[in-house]
Amino acid sequence: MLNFNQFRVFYHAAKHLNFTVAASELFITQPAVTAQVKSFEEACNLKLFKKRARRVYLTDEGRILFDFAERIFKYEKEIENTIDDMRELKRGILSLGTTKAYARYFMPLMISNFHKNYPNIKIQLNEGSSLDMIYSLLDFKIEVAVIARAMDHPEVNFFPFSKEEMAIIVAPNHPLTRKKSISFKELADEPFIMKENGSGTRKLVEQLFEKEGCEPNALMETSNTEFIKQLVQRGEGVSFLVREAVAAEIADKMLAEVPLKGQKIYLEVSIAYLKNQVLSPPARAFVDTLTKLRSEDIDPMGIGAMMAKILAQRRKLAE
Amino acid sequence: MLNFNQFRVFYHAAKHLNFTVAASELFITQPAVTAQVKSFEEACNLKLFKKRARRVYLTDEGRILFDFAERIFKYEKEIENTIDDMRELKRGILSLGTTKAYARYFMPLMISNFHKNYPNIKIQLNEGSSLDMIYSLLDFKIEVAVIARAMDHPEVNFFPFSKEEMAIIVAPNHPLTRKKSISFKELADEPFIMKENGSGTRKLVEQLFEKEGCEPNALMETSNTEFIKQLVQRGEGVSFLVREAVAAEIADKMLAEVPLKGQKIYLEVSIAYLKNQVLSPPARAFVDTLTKLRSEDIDPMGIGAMMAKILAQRRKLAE
DNA sequence: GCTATCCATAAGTTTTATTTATGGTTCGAT
DNA sequence: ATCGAACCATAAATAAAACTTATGGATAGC
Repeated sequence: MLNFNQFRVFYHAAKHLNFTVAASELFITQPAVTAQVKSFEEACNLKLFKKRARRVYLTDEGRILFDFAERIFKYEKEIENTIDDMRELKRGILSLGTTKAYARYFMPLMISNFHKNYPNIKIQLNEGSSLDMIYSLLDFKIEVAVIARAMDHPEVNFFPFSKEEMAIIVAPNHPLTRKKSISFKELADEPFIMKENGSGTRKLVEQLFEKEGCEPNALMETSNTEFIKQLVQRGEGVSFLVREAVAAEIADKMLAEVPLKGQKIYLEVSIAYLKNQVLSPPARAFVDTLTKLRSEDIDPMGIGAMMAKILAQRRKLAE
Repeated sequence: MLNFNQFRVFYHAAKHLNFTVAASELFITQPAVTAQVKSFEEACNLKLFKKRARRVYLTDEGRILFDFAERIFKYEKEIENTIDDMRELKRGILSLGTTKAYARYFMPLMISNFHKNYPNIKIQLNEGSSLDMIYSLLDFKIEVAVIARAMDHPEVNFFPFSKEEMAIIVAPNHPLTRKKSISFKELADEPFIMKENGSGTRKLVEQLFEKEGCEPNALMETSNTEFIKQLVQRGEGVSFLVREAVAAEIADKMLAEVPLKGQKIYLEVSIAYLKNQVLSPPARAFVDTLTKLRSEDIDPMGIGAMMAKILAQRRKLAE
């Protein structure tokens, strides 16, 4: 096992062929250099320096080791640079997780924004239900998730990020469109198209039905939002989705919204990451970016408002 | 400045993803591993391990550094092997110096012998007068010289190695060939072809003339023995050379020898190297080989006898 | 629920590296 | 020829780093 401290001192001494200069370069005293060189020679059982008068010279063996030293300490510099780069976010990997809807609507903008600030960080974006993403966090597959709080877990911290307004959607020609507003109790009779288990939306729907003391009449369940929209459009049933995700279809009259009785319902979206784990610099930076975006407003916004804000900032910067 | 001790512990811990195993591999205790890893993480200001339950995992940053560690510690092994090789004479450089005559007649055999025992040692053979070689020793250009003791120097040690019988040579038709024997006093009248200054032979000639209270009638001086032979052959003058170097020409009757009055004269050949300097392993091995060859006999031999001995040993080995 | 496996922590010890002080040698300038 | 500056060596003392011992806490498997 090579003693790198001795080897380093040898290297500097050999580079200058002058122990005093080597000492000052290493911020130590000359006797320390003498001692380390001596220890190194003894460890190698080789003479590495010849000395005459007040000059030192390398032996053939010393010269050979010096070549190695040059290469290994050059490589050391590379490693140090890499460490600095990782710390300064000039290098690294950001492993994120989010739901399909977020991945499609929000993340592209968010990530391109992040990428502009930290161009050398590689981004890995995982998709799945909120619950899937919680498990991914626990498996160290991702470091940060932007998801609904589909399940509490003692090792996961959730920080509210945004709230998405929800909408009951039906086919444009559905009888319910004629109603002024509707409650979940009344919806219990309708065939309901559910999101899959583990979805934050699904959990919210279940809670809302339960609060009213009834159960949804689940026609089917799927993780695919596009599929839900199509089923609803064809009049197979009703569903309850993030308004932002169906805004386009409602505007195009392919789907219709039925107002909810009482106040608006929101899906809370959180930033989640492991408790008791230090975030990597890229993850930290990403969370900070999101948090900053959120904290500027007293009230959490929905994705739409947030995206508008980011785009406005960009335009401002572009001017 | 990277702390290689910490980096090494990190490397072993990362390799096994198990601090206890890393500890035993490094022949230290587990708390030592914990401590070094912690110090390393603090020095980098990066989390390198994630821990849950009784398992440890690498972070993305840890994984990047682990790749570097693998490469650098592989390189360390190469360096260690090189050190071992140098110590065990499986690698190295032997810088020798000797005179032209030795280089031509003796060294090829000697070196091929040495090379057989230490096939991976590179040999650098320098040629010059005995004095030149002493200066080369002092300049660290060579480590060992096989030369005449042309000059004493406080920093150079001489160890007798062989003694070469000398011969007075003249042209085959020279009047002196008719004499039964001759003294240096009588030679003072003859045009004498001298070796160059710094040559051991030259020094010996000068001493011999001086002892008899006279001076050589130097016709010319040169370092080139072949040139001397040709001049003598043409009857331009006489000279005094190592018999071995002119044995062939005498046998071919191209040159004639005139016996010396009194006892035979020998040129002492020594192994020389610097005082107060440790010899490198190759130089040590070479000197040992020569010394062994010499010490087996009570009386130093000439080159010819020694070469015969080496060749006899070889033949014996070949059987 | 008990036990073995693993890492963390704290206190104490050992080893290693470094400093301070000083000496010796050499080289060059006066 | 002497003196001083430039350099490395050595010894003793100190500081810093690494390591051990002892112990605790969490967890997974029996």
